[in-house]
Amino acid sequence: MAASREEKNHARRVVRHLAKHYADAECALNYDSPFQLLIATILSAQCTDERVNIVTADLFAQYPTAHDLAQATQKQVEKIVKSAGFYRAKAKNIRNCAKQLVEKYDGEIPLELEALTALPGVGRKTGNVLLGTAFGIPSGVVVDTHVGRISRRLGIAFEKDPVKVERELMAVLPKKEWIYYSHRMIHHGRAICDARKPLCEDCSMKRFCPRIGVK
DNA sequence: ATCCCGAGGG
DNA sequence: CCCTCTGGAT
Repeated sequence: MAASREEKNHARRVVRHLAKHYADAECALNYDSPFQLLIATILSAQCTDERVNIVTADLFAQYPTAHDLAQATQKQVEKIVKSAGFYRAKAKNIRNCAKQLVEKYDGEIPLELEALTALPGVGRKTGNVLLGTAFGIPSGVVVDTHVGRISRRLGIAFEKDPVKVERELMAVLPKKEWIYYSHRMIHHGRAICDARKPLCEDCSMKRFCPRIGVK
């Protein structure tokens, strides 16, 4: 479905305000390589970035590369990532991820979204984060809970399913804004547009936010 | 009780 | 479409 001129104008107005108020917003995850960003992003599911950074400080000190992590046992990894939640599944996924990277790509990160999402624990959100943030390739729009929630509150997206929200955003946002949009939305979500108690009075976009009564 | 930069399976 | 995985913070 094609986005109307009005929808695009509304979206661009939001983009301009985000650019002004969150000019230097960037990824809050700590990492020293694309591989580490991949692992940190997998660990970030249903977990704060702050908590992920605590976990990865230990994890990357012991297993800095795919080759290192591929050698670790399930128990060793579980112990380190436990506080990030979903720890059995996450430990299994990042270990298998490291193994597959070593086997298929000699420890390097493939640059195609399909190759990334074929890795265990890597979905569209993680794949888009990696290509966009580590390599500057806008393969799609990163849609996490913040991006979805705020895009809906602002009337830029309407669907609930993150994949559908991504399609809505791709239709209405200029491609070169895709990467920045998500980082800025995430910062806005933490600073102002909180899930539970949004600080609407302090929000720079309240004039054109149709939120009142919108989930 | 609800949410945090989700993904995979049924 | 739904459910489950899991701990920590508020």
